[in-house]
Amino acid sequence: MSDTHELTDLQVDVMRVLWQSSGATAQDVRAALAARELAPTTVATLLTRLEKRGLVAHDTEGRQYVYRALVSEDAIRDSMVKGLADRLFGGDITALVSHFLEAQDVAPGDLDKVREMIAAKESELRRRKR
Amino acid sequence: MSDTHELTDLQVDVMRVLWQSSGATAQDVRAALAARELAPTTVATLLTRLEKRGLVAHDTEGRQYVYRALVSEDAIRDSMVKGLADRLFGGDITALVSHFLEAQDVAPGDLDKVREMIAAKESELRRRKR
DNA sequence: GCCGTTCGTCTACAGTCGTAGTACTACTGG
DNA sequence: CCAGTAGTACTACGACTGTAGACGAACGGC
Repeated sequence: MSDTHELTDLQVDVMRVLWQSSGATAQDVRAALAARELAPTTVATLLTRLEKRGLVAHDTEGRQYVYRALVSEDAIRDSMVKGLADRLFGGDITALVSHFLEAQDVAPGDLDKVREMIAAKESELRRRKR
Repeated sequence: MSDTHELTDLQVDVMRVLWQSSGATAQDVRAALAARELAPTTVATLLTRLEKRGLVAHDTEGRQYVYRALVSEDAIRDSMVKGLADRLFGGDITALVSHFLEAQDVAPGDLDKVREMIAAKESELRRRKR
């Protein structure tokens, strides 16, 4: 299970459009990524390639293709985060978290947020266990 | 500051050898990565390319090149983690942490560890502030 | 019914990566 | 002094990526 999906920056951006709209044409995607000023054919190529990799699929609607994501954002996040943890931290996720905390630019508010998340998660686990 | 370094799996492995030995020849690297069974020339190519990118440098010792890392492990971790956070979580690091906590396979011990790290970090910050 | 517009497919090209063979060079033992 | 060995540089090649042009098909207005 969980074959690894490593996506590039641009590929993630394309997927994000699909995740957020459940059904988008090449034009839609292009419009959403207008900041990049990609040629229409470029976007089409990207989508075709993603389809070949099994990450998206399309339905034909008239003569247009309406693409949708086949892999959830969460699944992608999971495999990419895990991939990074493996590569950089020997798979130790807590080491990754620790790295954040050591970074220069943690805002104190961030720490609070994280602490709250942990508390929530813990009580949730406890609840589920009994 | 902090130009972005994105390294592949193999490239990180090579760098790791240099980080852990401060001064290694192509053979040393090859030996350390014996699991991959790379040809000697392959390792040389990898090092040459990393050198062209400014990530490593070499000193000539006799007729051998002794490579050393020019970029610290921490710097690489930083830019790669940040890169991933940008790509997947819009740069929101707490969102990344939150993702861990939602993942299926957080061990309760992990939560404890993280909570401790946060506590330590917070008291450190408080200490530094006053 | 013809023509331009709109879409997708095919092809292409430069850049990077993993991988490695070939060629050149310089030490080292006999 | 010569040959084998060890080490680097150059070249190559298939795969994937970002980028996009050229081509062909189909639809819609006139």
